Amino acid sequence: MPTIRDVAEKAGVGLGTVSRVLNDSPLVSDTTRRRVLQAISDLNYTPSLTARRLSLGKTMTIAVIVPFFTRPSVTERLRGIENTLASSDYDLTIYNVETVKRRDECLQHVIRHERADGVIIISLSPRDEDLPLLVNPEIPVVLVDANHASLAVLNRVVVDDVAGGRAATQHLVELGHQHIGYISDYLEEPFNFTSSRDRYLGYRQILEAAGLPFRSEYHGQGPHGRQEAYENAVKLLTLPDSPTAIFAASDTQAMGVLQAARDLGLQVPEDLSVIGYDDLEIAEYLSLTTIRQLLCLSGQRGAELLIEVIQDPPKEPICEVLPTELVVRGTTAPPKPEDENRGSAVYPPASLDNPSPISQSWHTG
Amino acid sequence: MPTIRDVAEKAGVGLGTVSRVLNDSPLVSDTTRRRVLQAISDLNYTPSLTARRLSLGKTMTIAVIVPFFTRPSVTERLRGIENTLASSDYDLTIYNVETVKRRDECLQHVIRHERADGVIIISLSPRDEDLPLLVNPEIPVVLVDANHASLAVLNRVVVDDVAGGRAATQHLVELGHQHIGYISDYLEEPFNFTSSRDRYLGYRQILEAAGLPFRSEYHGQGPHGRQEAYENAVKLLTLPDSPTAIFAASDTQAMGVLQAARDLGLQVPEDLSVIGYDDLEIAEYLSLTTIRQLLCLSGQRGAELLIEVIQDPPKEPICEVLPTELVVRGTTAPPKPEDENRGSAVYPPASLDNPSPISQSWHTG
DNA sequence: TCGGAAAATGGAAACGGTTCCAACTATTAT
DNA sequence: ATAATAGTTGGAACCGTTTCCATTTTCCGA
Repeated sequence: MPTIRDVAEKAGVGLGTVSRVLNDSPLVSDTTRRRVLQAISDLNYTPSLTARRLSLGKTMTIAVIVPFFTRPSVTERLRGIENTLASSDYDLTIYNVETVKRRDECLQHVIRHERADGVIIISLSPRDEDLPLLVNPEIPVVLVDANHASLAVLNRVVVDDVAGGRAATQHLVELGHQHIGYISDYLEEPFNFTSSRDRYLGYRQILEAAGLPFRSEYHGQGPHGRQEAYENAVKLLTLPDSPTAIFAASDTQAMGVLQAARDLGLQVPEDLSVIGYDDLEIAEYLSLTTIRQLLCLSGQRGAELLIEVIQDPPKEPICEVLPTELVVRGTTAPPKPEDENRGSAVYPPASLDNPSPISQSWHTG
Repeated sequence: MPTIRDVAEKAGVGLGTVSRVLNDSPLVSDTTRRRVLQAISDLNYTPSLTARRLSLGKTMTIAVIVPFFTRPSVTERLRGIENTLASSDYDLTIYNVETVKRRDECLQHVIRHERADGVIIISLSPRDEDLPLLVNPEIPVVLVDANHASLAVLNRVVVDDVAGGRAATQHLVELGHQHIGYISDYLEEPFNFTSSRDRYLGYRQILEAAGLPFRSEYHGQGPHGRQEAYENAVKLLTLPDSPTAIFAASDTQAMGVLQAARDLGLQVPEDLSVIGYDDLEIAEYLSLTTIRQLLCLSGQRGAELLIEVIQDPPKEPICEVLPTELVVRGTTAPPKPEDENRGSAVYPPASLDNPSPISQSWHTG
C-alpha cells in the first residue's frame, strides 16, 4: 500500500503539500496540485483512515447501542439514524443488545474506549448506577426513546408515551367502552424499558378521569412478543366479565390480540375493539387502529442532535419531544349494546386446540 | 486522557512492559504486572483503540453493505451477523443502500479505504464492472445471498432459490393447480437482486415439467413491497381466466396477495391458494404456506466464513449453499372442483420438441 | 563462586497521517 | 533597486500504540 510519503516522492513535493491537496487546502498552487493528483492516481493511492483518525483524534464514527434491533419499531429508528449519517462523514457502528450482560458491556466499552465520537442509545433507559457514565461522558451521548425523571440531565429525543397511552384509552372511552384491557410487556423488566410503563400510566389516568375502575385482571403483562400477547389476550377474553376493548402497548402485541380474538370466534371490531401503538407498516395491512409515533424521525433527530452536540456541546442538555397521533382504522368501534349488561353471556365454544386457518373475520371495506 | 507513557512513568517501568501487561504477555514478572495494573487503575487509563489499530494495521471492524436494511428478511440476516461478531473482537459497521448511487459509493469506499478488515455484502449481486473490485480485493469479501454464474470466483453463502421456486410451484402443482400465477419484484432492476429471478426460473421449470403452459399475464412484476404486490394480485385475479394459486416471491408480497383476495371476496385457500417465500415471523401469524430459508443462519455463516477468510485466505473461493424447506400452513389447498375444467381445455399440450432454455439444465433428484 | 541460559525489561522505530513553523519564492509598493 | 508582503512549500514533531532488539537481571548447575 502506497503512503503519503510515496506520493510526495513521486510528485517531487513535500509531505505537507500532499496532505494539503488531500484536504482541499487553498494553500497549494494549481500546478503543484495537478502534479500531486497525478501521482495519487498513478500510485492508486488511498489515504489510511486509521492514521487519519489517530492524527486528528477523531474516529469519524457514531455508535448506536440498541436492544433487539430486529423489531420493526427499532429498525425504523435505525433507518432514521442511518439516513442522517449517510449524508455526513460519520460511519455507523451498531451494538445489538439482547441480554443484560451485553447491555452493561456495551455501555462500558463503547462510551469509554474511544470507539466513537458519539453514542446514541435507543430505548435503554439508564438506571441510577449508569448515570455516572452518562452525565459527564468522555464522548457525547444522546438517548432516543428513553424516559426517566432523572434524565433531565441528558440529551435526548423522546415521545410522550403517557400522552399516547391517554390518547389510545380516550379513544376507546369515547366509543363507549367501559371494560378496557391493557396488554403490555412486563412493567418491570431488566432492560428498564419505559414505553409499556408510560402507556400504562396514560391508561390509568384516563380510566380515572372517566370514572372507570382499574381492574388488575384486565392488565396482561408478559415478555414482549406477539405470541405472549396472544396468551395474555386469551386470558383476558375468557374472564367471566371480559373486556370489550383492548389497548395493546405495541402493534406487534395487538397482532397477538387479534389472533386471540379470531381463535375465540370474536368479531373485531363488533365483539372486541383493539388498538395498538407505533403504526408499523403492518398496521395498515391489518386495518389496525393505533397510535402513530414518528419512529424514523426519532432516529433522524437523534442523529442530528448528536452531530450538533459533537460540534458544540450545549450548556444545558437538550430534550426534544416528538408528538403522537391517533390513527383510526377498522379495529375499533362502539361496543355491542348487549355487552353493556354482560355477565351472563356464554362464549361460543371456539376450540383453541383447533384454531382456524386465516379467516378474514374483520372486513374494512 | 492518560497514555501508556503516563502509566509507564507512574509504575516506574518502561513502555514495552506496560504494553506487555495490556496484551497479557507472559514475559512480565508478577510483581511488575501488579505495579502496572495498579497504575492503570489509579490513572483510570484505557488504551486508545485508534492507536492500536494503526500500530497493528488492523481495524478490528467488519463492514456490511446491505440494501434496504429495514426489510424483515434483511434484519434477520443482519442479526445472524451481529450475533457472530458480538462474540468476536470485531465491531460491526453498517452501510445501508437504498439507491444505486449509494451502492456504488459504498463498494468503492468500503472496500478500498481500509475502513474494515473484511466486508460482507448482502443481496447485491455484483455486475461485471464490479468484479475487478471484488476478485482480488484489498480486504476479504464475502457475499451473502448473491447468486451469479460468474461469482464462482468469490466467497459466498447462498440459498438455492431456483430449488426454492421449484418447491413452491411443485407444492401447488401437487395440490392439483393448473393455473398458477407468480408475483415478484421486477426481474430486471438496478440492484441486480437475483432472488426473484431465480425463483422465477424454478417456477418455469416446474410448469414445464408438469406440462403446464407459461402465461406471461400470470406473472406480475413490480417494485418490491406489499402494496405493489397487492396491485399486481388484483390484476391477476381479475383476469377472465384468473389463477387458482399464486406463488409470491416473498412473504411480504404474499401479504399483498392475501389482502387482494380479501378485498375481492375470495376465500383463502378455498378460492385461491397462496404461497410465500422466506418464512418470516409474520408468516406463522398469517398461517401462510411458504418456503423457509435460513435467514439468520445465512448471516451467521457469512460472518463466520469472513472471519475464517481473514485469518487464513483460502486457495479456492468457498461457497456454502443453505437449504430451503417447504412449510405447509393454511393458505394452500386443492383448487375447487369446478375450477378444474375452466377454460375448457384450450391449452395446447406442452411442446417437448421446443423446450425452453430454462428447462435444459434442470434434472430432478 | 561463577558461567551461561532463561526471564524480564527499556526504549527506539514504525504505523501513516496532520499541523505548525520556518524558509523560500514571487509580487508589489516605494 | 529594495523592502515588505503574500503565497507556497518542506519537513520535524506529534498522535498512542506494538514490536523488536539490545540489555539487564535472575536462576540454576557445576
